[in-house]
Amino acid sequence: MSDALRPMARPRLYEQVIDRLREYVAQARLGAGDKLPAERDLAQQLGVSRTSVKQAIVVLQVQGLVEARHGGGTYLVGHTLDAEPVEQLVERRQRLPDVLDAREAVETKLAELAAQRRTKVDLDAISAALDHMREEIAAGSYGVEGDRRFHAAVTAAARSDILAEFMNSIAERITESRTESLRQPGRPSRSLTQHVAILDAISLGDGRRAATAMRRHLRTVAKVRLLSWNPDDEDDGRRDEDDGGAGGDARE
Amino acid sequence: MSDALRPMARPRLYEQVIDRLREYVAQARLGAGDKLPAERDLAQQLGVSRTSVKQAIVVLQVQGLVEARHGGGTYLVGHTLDAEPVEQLVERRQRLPDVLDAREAVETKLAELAAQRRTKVDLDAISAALDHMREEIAAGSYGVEGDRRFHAAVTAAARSDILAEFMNSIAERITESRTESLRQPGRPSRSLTQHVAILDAISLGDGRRAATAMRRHLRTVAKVRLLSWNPDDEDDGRRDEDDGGAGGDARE
DNA sequence: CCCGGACAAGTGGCCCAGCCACTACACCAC
DNA sequence: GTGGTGTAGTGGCTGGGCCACTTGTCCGGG
Repeated sequence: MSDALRPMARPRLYEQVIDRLREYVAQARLGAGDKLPAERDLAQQLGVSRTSVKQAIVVLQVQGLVEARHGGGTYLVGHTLDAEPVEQLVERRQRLPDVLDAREAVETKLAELAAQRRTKVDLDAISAALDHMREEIAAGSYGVEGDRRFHAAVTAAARSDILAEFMNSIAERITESRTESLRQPGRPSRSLTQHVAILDAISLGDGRRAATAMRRHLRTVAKVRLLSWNPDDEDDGRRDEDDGGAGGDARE
Repeated sequence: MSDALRPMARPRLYEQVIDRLREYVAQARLGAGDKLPAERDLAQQLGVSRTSVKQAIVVLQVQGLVEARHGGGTYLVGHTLDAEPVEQLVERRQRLPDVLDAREAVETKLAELAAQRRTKVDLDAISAALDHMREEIAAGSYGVEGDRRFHAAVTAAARSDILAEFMNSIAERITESRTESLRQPGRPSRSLTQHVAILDAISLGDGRRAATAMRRHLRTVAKVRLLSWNPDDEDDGRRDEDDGGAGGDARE
């Protein structure tokens, strides 16, 4: 095979620095939160300029492997500097309907968690979002912003970084459907009603009911969106049984 | 809400440069392979040092969005500088307990979708994974690989790129818990039994039952893991009601 | 005793000016 | 046409420097 004739690797200095840092972290038995040597020290010990060290650190930073505090040093985030495998497989597009499935999966869980973990502050925030949406609708608007705030507040109340980040990553695509959905006749007020139901369940600490209410809401939203594609479909609150989440008991 | 009191954003200069570059690429209608302005020019026009421009380019480089040829200029790889959402997800770290919540949220949905969309080929794949696990167990092994294959096969049958990518992004952390879980006495055979139940439901096209079975399975797994942390907790198959997924009707 | 301000050291953010290495391209000789 | 040469353009990397922020320490007022 002509494998030997593949393009020559032209390693950048900062890449070599990254490798060395990886090695160092492993050998030095550093763990999460541990402090890395100062940039100036690293530069001197590695025999490279501080700029190159900085470039390496910038890379590790955007990969979330390291955290640099201005004036406070650079710290390990995880127990290793190894990049996530996912990072390597890039370039793949998703079909749009996926968003709906994903949103139903994640947001019902978020509602359930929110019911279990919400604090007074969370409830106030959600309630404020509803007020905002109410005002928007009263003013003749669609209530897009209020809707966004509501879902954001619920997400915040669930206290799951990982799910919140996932929601964040599909936020843009959700926004597209949000506007389209709220443009439907009578939709804003209906969404508002459903929001209220979700808040009630969360307020009561009833995770199961919160999940159910959220699912019903999302199905409504989805249905609207589907309408503009294929006018069949029915099913709304009928088969919404419940979510399998743990019962209503609030956290400890 | 106390949203106003969240940590102040402390934007790094190179991040702002990246944003500007994104903007520029969009406005200038640049496409794949097009050449970016020279670093020196960018620095001057943006009013920042060349160092900062370089840091920005380094970031875009490791993200595979741009290619810098020593002495030959910097070129666009894709038609945009937007990072893939999954990639952004990975650029941050999450707490560990989140994984359990996330997995329950996503995998139950995957099971439901799999029941609705699975083809004969999918069922064969899942079945093969079970066979493999059975053999492993018979050979005295824990069945780790078979377990992995099973969940992978179910994920594949669900045909949701977005959820599959999400699973992929937390795959490593799942792996950690998998081994630990299967080390529990009697656990491999019990997991196998639960897998069979999941396959049955998927095979029947019963999304609801598939979701329920998957949830029960994940609760079992989670319980094991929790045991090594805090020896309280009970609840296994008791309150596992069912998932709110659509009924059993297979797609179309 | 505790709180809060002042101070100094440590450290990251950013910049400047410059040299080197490599690429691209035009030109020239064969 | 082929291949060498020269030159301008451009990225890679350096070293030094200034500024801003964080942290810890010390000290005086309450």
